[in-house]
Amino acid sequence: MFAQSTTGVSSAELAAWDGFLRAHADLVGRLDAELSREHGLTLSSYDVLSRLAAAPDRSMRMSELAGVVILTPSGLTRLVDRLCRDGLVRRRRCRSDARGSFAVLTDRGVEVLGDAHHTYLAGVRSLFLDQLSASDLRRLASCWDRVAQVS
Amino acid sequence: MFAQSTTGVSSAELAAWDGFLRAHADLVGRLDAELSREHGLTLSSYDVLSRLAAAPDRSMRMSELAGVVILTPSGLTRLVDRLCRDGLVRRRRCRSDARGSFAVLTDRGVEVLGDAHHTYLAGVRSLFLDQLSASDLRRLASCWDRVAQVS
DNA sequence: GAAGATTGACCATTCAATCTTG
DNA sequence: CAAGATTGAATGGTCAATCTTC
Repeated sequence: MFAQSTTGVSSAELAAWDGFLRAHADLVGRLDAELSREHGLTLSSYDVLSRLAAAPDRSMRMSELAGVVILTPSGLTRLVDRLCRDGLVRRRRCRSDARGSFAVLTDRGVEVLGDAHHTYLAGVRSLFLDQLSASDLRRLASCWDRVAQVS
Repeated sequence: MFAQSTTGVSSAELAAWDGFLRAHADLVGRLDAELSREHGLTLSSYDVLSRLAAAPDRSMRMSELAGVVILTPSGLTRLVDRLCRDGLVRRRRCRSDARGSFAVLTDRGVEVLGDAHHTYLAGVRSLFLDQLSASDLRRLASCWDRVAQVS
């Protein structure tokens, strides 16, 4: 993205920024295509399911889930609707706070996630991790830390 | 994204990958919001306009444009439709090949892009470039190079 | 009145099919 | 028939408004 025009960015800066955008589109595009072809899941679905799998009782409050996943609350509601329709998740009311709602991973969800997990990991590994050294990875993580906490 | 589950990724790897996804969502979200609030442009629109601005005659073939921008051909057709509707771009037929179509940046397009350019650059700089050292940027660019050319 | 969650209306994007010209 | 471009149908997401409960 974003040809270097008359002002401002050096070509080194451009390579870092532009490459970031392209690499993201490329990697996410490939992973998403593979997940969806082989398991009928999008990357967002995978994200939600894997969060639930790691949570106690395989369940999380919608609001909590919305906080960790890359989606707005309404986007999450819609996605969980679809996952419920497909039998991978179900909803449960919250005892202590009647406004609250839980999403719970079903057995079928565990199963599908288990399959998808391998595809996902293999993809992340071959497309991303395997191309980078341990030192690269440390450096990347440190960059994301700094970028994340701007005001 | 993507809680570490029972298998496969070390926490260092996770920090690099997961941070990548989150940083992207965060940065692109902010830039997009700012561009759209202040200039009525999305990041994709900005991308297309700035490519055209840098091209000879401020014009490019649709197919060529689709090749450099982060959009499918049909996505580009749709976006150029909107940009035409807004008077920032117009279409032109291709002399030598009647199948072809050009997108041309209008004077109004140049003007709007000129304004948006400052917002965009300031955003990329403050959110991303300013947080990173020259050595970080070189390293990032080198990572993107390697990641990009996997089969 | 604020927080949690959802809903209605809408938007940007994609895939597959199509049309036209080479 | 292949390449360039567009279109119809469908998807996945957002924002603003809403409903319910605290």
